[in-house]
Amino acid sequence: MMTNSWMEVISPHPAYFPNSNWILGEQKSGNWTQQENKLFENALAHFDEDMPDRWEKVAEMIPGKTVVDVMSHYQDLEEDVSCIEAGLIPFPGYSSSSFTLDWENDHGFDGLRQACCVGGKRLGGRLSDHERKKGVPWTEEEHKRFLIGLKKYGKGDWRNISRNFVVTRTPTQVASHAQKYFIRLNSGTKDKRRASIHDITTTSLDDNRSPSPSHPSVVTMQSSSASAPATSEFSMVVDSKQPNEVVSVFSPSTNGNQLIQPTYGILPYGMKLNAKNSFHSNLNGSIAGQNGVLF
DNA sequence: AGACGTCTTAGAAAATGACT
DNA sequence: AGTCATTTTCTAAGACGTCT
Repeated sequence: MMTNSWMEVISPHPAYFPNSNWILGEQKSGNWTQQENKLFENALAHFDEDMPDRWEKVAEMIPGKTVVDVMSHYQDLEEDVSCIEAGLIPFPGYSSSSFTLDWENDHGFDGLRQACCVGGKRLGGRLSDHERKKGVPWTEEEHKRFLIGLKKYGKGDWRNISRNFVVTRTPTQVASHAQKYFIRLNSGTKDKRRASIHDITTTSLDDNRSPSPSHPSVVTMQSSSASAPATSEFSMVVDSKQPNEVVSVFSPSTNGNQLIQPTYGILPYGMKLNAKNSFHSNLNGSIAGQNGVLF
């Protein structure tokens, strides 16, 4: 059962899952060769944004790259494209074809043209009205991750919420979303309101977690590693609709539920979860399962 | 038409770095 | 360590597009 001790936070412990590629932390992708970029392009063209486990599949197509790497690389490219569009930097050598522009049109860049930043400051003037891109609606999943991040970091720390929870949104986007969320939350009249994603609150998020394996759900895994605390036990918040995606990992064995991995991620290839599984990790990257776990 | 959601922007506050 | 300048981040307000 999830408690409200989310504020007790310790640093992520990548050592717990040294070979896992689903832990999203601060690590940045390494240098990308031209060949890797080409593979990346091909993978993105092959697996569109609606494809379940898209990033996992993309990572599989690029030897040596993890899910974290490709997601991070994608984010970097979003920023590059924004700057290129604004005419602030020369067209990079990354793409010598029409790929970048086609990619933008075909892969959901609409609305992602945020204020182009150099050193965090917007450099370009405002777009003319007809250039304004329509907004990209927040998905329920993004909103729930936003709420989890909000619980952990509190109101105002949009940077960390963006960085660690809603990796698909910039801090500015998170802040804007939060602004309207709190307005909605504080507006008293609940009658005659249209249904809104903002009706999903931190409270309803908690309610959804139990007792039934709802969305997301919590499973427990225990560490049998000698290098870890003897009673290491983790609770993993998983998306029951996409059971191989992990929202967060907690350690409830000390000081209540400590959030040890405050990020969203995807389980290693071949490993699947459901809300009733429990796990033992040998901390060597493999996770032995119980209750018919596949890996 | 009005509600809603996303994006944009200006200004304020906080953080960081350079210099003495 | 203190001061100042610069950079980064956040807040608030509102423009704009979409939906009911």
